[in-house]
This record gives sequence, structure tokens and C-alpha cells, in this order.
Amino acid sequence: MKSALLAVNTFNLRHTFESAQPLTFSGDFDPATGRLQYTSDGTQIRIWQVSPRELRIESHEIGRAKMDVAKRFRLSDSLQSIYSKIADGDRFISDATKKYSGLRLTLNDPWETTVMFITSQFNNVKRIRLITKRLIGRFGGQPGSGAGSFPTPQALSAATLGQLSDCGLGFRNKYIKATASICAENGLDLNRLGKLDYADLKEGLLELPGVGDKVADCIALMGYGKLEAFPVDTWVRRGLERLYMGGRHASIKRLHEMAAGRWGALQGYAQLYLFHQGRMRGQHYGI
DNA sequence: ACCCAGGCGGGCG
DNA sequence: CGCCCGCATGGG
Repeated sequence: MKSALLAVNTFNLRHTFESAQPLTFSGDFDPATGRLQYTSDGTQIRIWQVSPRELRIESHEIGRAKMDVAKRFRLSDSLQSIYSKIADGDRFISDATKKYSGLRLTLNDPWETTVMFITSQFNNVKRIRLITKRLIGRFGGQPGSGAGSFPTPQALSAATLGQLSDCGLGFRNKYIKATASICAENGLDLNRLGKLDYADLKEGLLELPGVGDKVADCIALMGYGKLEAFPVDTWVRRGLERLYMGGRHASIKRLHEMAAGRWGALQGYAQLYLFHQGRMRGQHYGI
């Protein structure tokens, strides 16, 4: 096991893990020690924050691990610059970026992100974690060949609806199986969609069964890094209506227009802070 | 026992 | 386009 230090600026691993992104579902975070362990391309990586400006990384492949951490947590994003743009004249975003300073968007594997956010529909964070870990344990890499790694499209398309349901997927089993077979057999290579601009990418994602407006935006944002994606879920919707619309109801279409007008090309970051603040405000739901 | 959770697909007007 | 409905499951 090798170890390295990585300098960071405006980064908070705890906030980032708690913000219900793909690593929240597949990774293991120890709240007592602040250590996060996750698997990337079959490599085990363990990280924790030794100081506000330093991250400790442990892995057998330390070089790859350092690159993965930098990419995964978007460490090249200047959060100070992003804050100054999305919080300008906006009391609510300004409050959230102060309270959760260092909360970062993550960039994750498109296929894993797709499965996790199909799983997320009509579900809660704790159960998404439970289901994701069952999928990894039953259909992911086996001991000796990438244990703990996420199941491939081939593995999930070969699973029966009963097996998928037994992982806790319930009615989502048919979405997962159908999307997996499209990715495995029909040659829809999710990695190639990354070349498209946001509008075309979203249109492509919407063709997958179980992927609607909200899930497509989650995949675009956290699987492809499209910062102009703005997933509107229950928390964001409530937050927008309460904070910006005097408590009045608004359509999804109207909320998208408002977000685009306020935060433009960085609306994905605004969404992350709105979502996290909204979800933490009630704080009756664990991770 | 009852309620809710990072919505979606299908059917309707 | 908007609205309404059913939907599997585990935890509070």
C-alpha cells in the first residue's frame, strides 16, 4: 500500500460525500475518521482530509489513484471563481456556499451513474446505497478479478428480472435490464456520448428506458460533467418555489428556465448547493 | 399502521 | 402541453 499527499483548495470531503452523488452510493465513508474508500477501474482507493489544504491518498497504484482523485472531485475547478459567479446577488446560494464551502461536484463513470440514477427514482438515499452495494456484490467483479467493482452492462443485461428485483430494485428492474441490454448489445456506447453537447447528450440519454428529464440531467451533470445540466428533483423544486417564487407552484419547464436565467453555464453547481442545503435542512434522512 | 423517498411511463383531455 | 395514476421496498 502506497501513500501520497495531494494539495487541495476549497475542498470538503465530508460535505461532498454527504451530498448524494454516485460515490455516496458506491463508496464507504467512516464519519468518525473521515476516511472514504472506493473502487475505480478495479483499483481500491482510500482518501481522507488531513487538513483543509491536504488530502492523504492510499492505494496500491498510487499514481493512478492521484489522477483519479483529481478528476473525480474536479479539483481543477476553481470554487472561489464559481462561487463569485453563482452567488452574486443571490442570498440563498451565497449562504449555502458559505455553509457548505468545499462541496464539489464529482465526475463519475457514465454507465455507473446511469444505473444509480435510474435506481434513485421514487427512492431514498439510504436505499439507493443498499441496492447499489447488492448489485456490486452479486453482479460486480469477483474476488481475484476486481472485487468491489461495478457490474458491467453485460452482467446486468444477463441478470433475470427476479435477481434484479431481489437486489431491492423492485419495479425498476425492467428499466435496469433494458438499459443494460441497450448498452451491452445494441452498441450504444455511453462513453462516446460524451462528445456531444449538452442538448444532444440529454436527448440521447432520454431514449434509455427509466431515464426521464431529471435522471438525464443527473447523468449529464455527474456522469459527463455538463455543468449546464440542472436536475429538478423534489428538494430542488421545493427550494426554488420556497426561496424564489413566494411559495407558489411552478412547472418543471418554468424552473429550468429560471435556473438557466440565473446561473447559466454553471447552473449544475447551483443545483448541487440547493439540493444539499434543502436535503440537510430537514435532516431527518441519513446517508 | 402510516408515510415518505434525488421520478418515470402511460393514459387522458 | 399539462395533469393524474400506479409503482416495490425499507426505514422512520
